[in-house]
Amino acid sequence: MEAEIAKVYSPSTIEPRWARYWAESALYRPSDDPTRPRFCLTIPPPNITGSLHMGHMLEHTEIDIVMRWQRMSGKNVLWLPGTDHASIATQMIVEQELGREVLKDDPRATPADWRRAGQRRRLEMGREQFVERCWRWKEENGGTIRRQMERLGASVDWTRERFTMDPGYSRAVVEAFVRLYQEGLIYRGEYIVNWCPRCGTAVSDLEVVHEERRGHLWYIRYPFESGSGAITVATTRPETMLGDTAVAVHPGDERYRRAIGQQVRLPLLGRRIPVIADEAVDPAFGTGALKVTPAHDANDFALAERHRLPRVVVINAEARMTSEAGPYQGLDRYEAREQVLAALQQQGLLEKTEDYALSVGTCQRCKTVIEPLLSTQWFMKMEPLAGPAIRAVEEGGIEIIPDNYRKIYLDWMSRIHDWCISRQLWWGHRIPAWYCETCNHVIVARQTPVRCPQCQGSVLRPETDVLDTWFSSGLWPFVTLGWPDDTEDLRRFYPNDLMIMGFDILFFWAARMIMLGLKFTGQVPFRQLYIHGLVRDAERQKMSKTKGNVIDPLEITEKYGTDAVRFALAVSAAPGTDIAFSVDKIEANRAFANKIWNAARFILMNLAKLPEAHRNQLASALQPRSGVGFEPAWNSQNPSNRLADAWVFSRLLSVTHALGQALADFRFHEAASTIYHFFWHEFCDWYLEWIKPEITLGGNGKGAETPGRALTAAWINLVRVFDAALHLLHPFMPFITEELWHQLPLAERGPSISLEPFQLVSERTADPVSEAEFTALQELIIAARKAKADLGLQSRRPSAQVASEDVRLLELFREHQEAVLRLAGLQALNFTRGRLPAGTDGLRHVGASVDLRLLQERAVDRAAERSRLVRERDKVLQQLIGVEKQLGNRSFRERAPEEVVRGAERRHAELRAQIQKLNESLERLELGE
RNA sequence: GGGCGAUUAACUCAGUGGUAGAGUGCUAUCCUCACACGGUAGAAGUCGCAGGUUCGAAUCCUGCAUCGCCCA
Repeated sequence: MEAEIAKVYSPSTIEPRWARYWAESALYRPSDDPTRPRFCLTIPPPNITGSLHMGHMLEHTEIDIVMRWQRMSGKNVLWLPGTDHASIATQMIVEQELGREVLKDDPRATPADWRRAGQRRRLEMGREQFVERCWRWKEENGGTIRRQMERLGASVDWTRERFTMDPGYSRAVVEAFVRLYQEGLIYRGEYIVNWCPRCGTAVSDLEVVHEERRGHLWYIRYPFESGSGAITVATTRPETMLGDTAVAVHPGDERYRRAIGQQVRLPLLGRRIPVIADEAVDPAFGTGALKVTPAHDANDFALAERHRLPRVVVINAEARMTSEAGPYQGLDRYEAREQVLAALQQQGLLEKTEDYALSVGTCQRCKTVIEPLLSTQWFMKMEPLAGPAIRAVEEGGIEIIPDNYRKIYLDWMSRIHDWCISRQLWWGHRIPAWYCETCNHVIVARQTPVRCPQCQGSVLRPETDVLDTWFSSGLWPFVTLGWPDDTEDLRRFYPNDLMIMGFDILFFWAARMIMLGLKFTGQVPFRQLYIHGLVRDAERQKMSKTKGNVIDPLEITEKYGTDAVRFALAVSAAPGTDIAFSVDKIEANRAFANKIWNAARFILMNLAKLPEAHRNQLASALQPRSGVGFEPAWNSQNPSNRLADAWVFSRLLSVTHALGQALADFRFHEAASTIYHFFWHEFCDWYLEWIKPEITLGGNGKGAETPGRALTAAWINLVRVFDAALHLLHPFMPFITEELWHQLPLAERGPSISLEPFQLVSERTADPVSEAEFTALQELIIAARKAKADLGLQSRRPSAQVASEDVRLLELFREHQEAVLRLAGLQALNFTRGRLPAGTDGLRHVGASVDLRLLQERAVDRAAERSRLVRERDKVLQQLIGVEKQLGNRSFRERAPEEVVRGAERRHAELRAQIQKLNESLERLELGE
């Protein structure tokens, strides 16, 4: 029988089995019971091109902890899973795959070659075929995340899984677009946008990653038309000068007062352009004169609008120079830069070159340098939407945790810009717009229109652009529940109760969900938003493939167990802090799982030795009476166990409350350490050891169980506490707790511990008196162990003398003598009322009122004893000085609260008594007694 | 340039006005019949620096230094 329980916990043998069981039996479908309070979270949808990384694992661990805890606390929980379609990323991957097929015979082709060839191939095959190909890719590869989530035990409702391009979801996206357009919140126009020449699409401001790069500031002379002198401008992008249509200076800038209104001749092309004055020019930058390129710079564009300057497009969508660039036509933007500089140099118009650190915008997806490009795109007006979204957070409709992210959110919201939502891609939601070929009227409609409502023309050209993926993701919390239809789910589960995500998508996603949620449902999308940290490596570096410091969650999970990885993450997840993650941490928490396993092993092995009748009795005793919970059974004849039982139940109750409060506040680290400490350092180290004799059949303890007698309370209490602790631990370590719970002898059992109550212990078990008594016994035992270690008697069993003036304490010690002797490793105890005289023979003070002396036959090592005493006296003296200083201060006595003053006085007396004892001991040592 | 934050034991981090804490690591010791992925005990900190408020500051305020993140 004993051989059946392995000595070392092996997670890989049980985890896949439970993972499959949870998913296949659809355990995490919320019930239809409308009376139970609901708790709903929709997953931040991972994108279909992704696979699970440590960031996901942290996110899903935190979400799963909350979900399991809420479910066990009686809520009707829905965790709705799904994925998004990731326009750009998916299109890139499918294109690359196509290109690989095209170039399959070219062994030297690089991924960049594949992408280029793939882009060409896409254009050849046409939109319809390409999109079909994307769907096929999605069917074949889009399930990775789901399988991984199942393996990691995420308690999601797979029956409600959604994808952002499901037919129903797509219909909702069209609906949202049409409504916003009709309200004038979506418009189409020609502006400077962030253009990725590699991806061939516009991207939003957020998708541009600014990088600090070393560059140059070039000073270029623009000669005055009048023929005398020149005005010098400074630029980091000389190639754009070909598109300049003005030079601007600050109106108050004395240096250029006379230049305003004059014409200069644009070098290389010879165009005549004006010098204009505008407040926006920074006189301190460069020379204070600004070249104005309206078609290739957002600031210049706005300036040109004010002055009605022409826009000259010199760079095209492939980042090559246009015919407007004259001799430079066809060159790549960087080739053009070199040639323009060379020509300027040659003509003596390049005044100087300075080194300059500049911020370069790059494409988030492919790292290509973004080209600000004049183009016609669809935009969403953000200011009208931002107002309510700001108020929702300011007024507490949405709580953002930790609080500093609330500030960051509000700061960003208050400076919001319109959002470019159109993408020149094929995979995604096509914008529901048509253009009348006859009268150019723009038609935005839910269904394909037949004729133009303005001119009745029937030749209608559909829009080819698709929507930014984040537009559809922004509708996630309500569309996944059925919006725009008024569904049962939407009524029951919206607004979501909680959203958990990383900081990186606070603006991308959370902010937009809040705006769109308020817009379309009139309600916030979720009531709380918790922002989790970043998983970094042990040196606090970001994990990245190029650095090679990535930890693969599935690999590490196979090796150490999901529970260990989850717990390592949870115990490190302090709000507002990134996690320095390492294999060391996982190993430490694998040890914890092993500790739990072995506690269970101990219990189950001894349980197996009980007569069957006792086991049956136990099984029925383990059904908590509904609404009351576990309390200690009191039929024990052993008063010592009775105290330990009262103590552990009382502690269990405190831990249950502390755990619930920590989880309610998203202090995952605190919740995890609370249960860790209770399980290991209270339940295992003290409780199990304390009651061991009673439950070890055939052990030599006095209260050993013998067949035929009634089942002891110790057994019932032990299994009740263990059972309750497993429940508390379950949200953090779902696998091992599920496994062990199924091995407990229960008369009736539901399908899973995850559907059982979180709190099993009764509220009536709080017992501060027993806690205080048990603590006094612990202190005595620890003092005895320490004395033994100090005197090198660890492997012996000396006798000891205990003295106190407190008769009740002595009585307590006497009553629990057996446990004290056993746990402290002592032979015998004798009790003395009063104090023990100082001596050289191993006197110890336990707290303020108890003296302890080991009775030993061996002589003490005088030198060691002396240095120990001196060290201890110095330490106590330091503390005494501090307290004396405090008490000597009259203001302290006058102004500090009374209980603080009393505390200090009490402490002062204790410290003085200790010093005195220590001094006496030292004196005796000196005298050689 | 604007904003948000951090600095506490060797490491990772708790601790928000009243005696400096945890986990890991380290040291010693013990393979005692649940567990060496273990037990027992121990050492280890001018709480970044300088001022201020206060009877009292790791905690509140100001400045400085260093580091990080976000936005432009």
